[in-house]
Amino acid sequence: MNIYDIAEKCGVSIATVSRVLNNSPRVSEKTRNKILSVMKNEGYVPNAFARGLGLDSMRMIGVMCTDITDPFYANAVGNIERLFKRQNKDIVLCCTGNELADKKKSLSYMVDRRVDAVVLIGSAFKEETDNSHIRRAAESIPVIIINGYIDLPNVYCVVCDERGAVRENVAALVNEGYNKILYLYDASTYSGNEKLSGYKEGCRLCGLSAEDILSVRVAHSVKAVEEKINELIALGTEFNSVMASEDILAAAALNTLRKNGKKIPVIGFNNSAIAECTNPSLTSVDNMAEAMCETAVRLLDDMAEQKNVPSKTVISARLIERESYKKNRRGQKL
Amino acid sequence: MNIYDIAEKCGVSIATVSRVLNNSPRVSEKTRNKILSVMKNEGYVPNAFARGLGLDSMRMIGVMCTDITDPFYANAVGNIERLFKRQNKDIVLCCTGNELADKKKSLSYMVDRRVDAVVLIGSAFKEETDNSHIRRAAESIPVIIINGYIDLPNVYCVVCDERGAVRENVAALVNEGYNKILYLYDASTYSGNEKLSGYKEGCRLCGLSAEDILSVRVAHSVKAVEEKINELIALGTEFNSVMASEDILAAAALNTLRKNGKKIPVIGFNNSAIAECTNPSLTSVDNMAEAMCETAVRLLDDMAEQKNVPSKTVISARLIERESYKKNRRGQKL
DNA sequence: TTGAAAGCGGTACCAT
DNA sequence: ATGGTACCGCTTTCAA
Repeated sequence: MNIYDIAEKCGVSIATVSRVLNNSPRVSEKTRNKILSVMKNEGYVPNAFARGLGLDSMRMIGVMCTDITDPFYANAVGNIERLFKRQNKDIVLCCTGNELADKKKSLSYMVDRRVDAVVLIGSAFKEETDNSHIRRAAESIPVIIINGYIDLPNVYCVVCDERGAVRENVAALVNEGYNKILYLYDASTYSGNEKLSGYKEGCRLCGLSAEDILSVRVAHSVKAVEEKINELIALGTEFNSVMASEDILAAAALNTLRKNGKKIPVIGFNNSAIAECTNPSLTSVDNMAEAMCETAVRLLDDMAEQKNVPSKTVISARLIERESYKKNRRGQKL
Repeated sequence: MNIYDIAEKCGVSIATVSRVLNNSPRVSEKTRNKILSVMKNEGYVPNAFARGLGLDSMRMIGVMCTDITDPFYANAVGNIERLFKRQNKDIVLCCTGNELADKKKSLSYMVDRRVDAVVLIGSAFKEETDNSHIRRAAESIPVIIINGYIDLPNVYCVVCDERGAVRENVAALVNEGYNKILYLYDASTYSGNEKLSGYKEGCRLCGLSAEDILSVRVAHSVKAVEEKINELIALGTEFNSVMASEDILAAAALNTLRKNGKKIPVIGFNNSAIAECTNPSLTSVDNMAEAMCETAVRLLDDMAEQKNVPSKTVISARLIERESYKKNRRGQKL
């Protein structure tokens, strides 16, 4: 069943059928109804490949993340999918892992597949040295990066001010007397570095001395954090509050500290489901995934309308307070 | 840059270039090398839409789940993506939510998009009454259901024996004297019903009386569980162990119980990241997502090779023991 | 081993 | 408002 069959059954040419398919106004109401009813009766659906060939688009958006089981990425993918579906666009998902070679290969596959645009989720897509694959992809289609920033033509970035968020939280803690903050992190991505910088900046701005700045890198696992915390306690290292670059690190730290009878403020990052599952529940920084995704989709809309589109959009983070730390509202200052 | 350009630059016909693209053996080594090197120099990549039109396939697999932020689904999607990528197939992801109308629409979009097959993740895709959309989809492409079972032509199901797993765990608990098990669940999907049945079967097989069978439905939220547990305690309802249909319910129950000073066995379901983040960590049933996904992909491979493919494949679950409950190894019997 | 040409199923320009 | 037709870029059959 193709456009020729429909045309024949209706006694019109394929051009007219095509016009109906594309909602052209240049068809009489009568003819249109006739064609539509025949299409319905016959269960006709236009061939997506042929249409893609003619229009050079199948309304598909490539979406890449390093790991869909990471709640932050999953949430972002879900939002993006939902927003694009409104426009009848589907997403092709690619989970790349962290190997540069795999990321490059996946990205070029996306381009070869002729998706309309590609959305990279997470700062893991900004490489230290070699972003040539992204530059190349951006030569054929727009590239959107969520929570990462690379300055290249036709690459548009939407980031959350994570550095600022961490800095503010450091200030809030210190302001309440928690002047020795243990900062746990697990990756040195763009995002990871931003948060770490925020921690250090915050400490410096609050006038803390070098020995009060305690940032510790651990593996991305509950076990690793547990061991590290126990080690710090065994060594007699002092700290009176904890911040982490990820909820799972904060959760693990929280649990280990409680097991050791220590009740001190703990702040996580990403405001994931984990934050609600710890006891006490975990105060966490919301990195505004939804807002970033909405912005990403809007950027593409604006580009389609030939509007001028900013190459970088910054969104502020927000602290979601739960039991593991509540901000003291009185006398707060930066 | 298309196949004609390449043909011209090589002084051959497009047929020969096409043969090279498709690894046909009917090309001389010399010609092949010439063409390959020109392709490489020119950075030629065949047009995916044109190819799709000719071959009636763009090597895309539709994947549907109700909610990608659910860790079980995310994990399954990740596995499926990884396995298909090995075969140079990409996945089109659709998150449908739980509305039947949306599921129907998404499924028909997938078919209209001419994906090679569609994988439905989760028993939420088995409707109580109306599975006509699945039957219709299966008339054009194979439909694989992961963790759900519908008996229809060209629909292939891979399920985990969740009912059996719950039944066995009930038996283990009762065998150790935990003869009043609170069972928490949140959905009446196929999977949800299976687990609930397993609970009831287990209780019956262990000779428990009706008043010792305590299954409680709650909303899918930490808060709902908290309230329910507190309510049960307030009412003086007795139970000496807890099982749940989802880790998040078990985690919430565990936390609430500890806050009330109750240390009793708790078993979750899905073996998700949450299980490692509670304190004590949560013993949970692994529903073998990876094994199910591998089976799903293999089914499609076998179909492509015209092998006979089972319409239902059952895989056994496995208990992952953590701190919230450890099986007593001595004297265990069903 | 290679080439010519007929599809595949649409879109869109140019006439009428 | 409608029709004729070239074209999108590849696959594949049939001849040579």
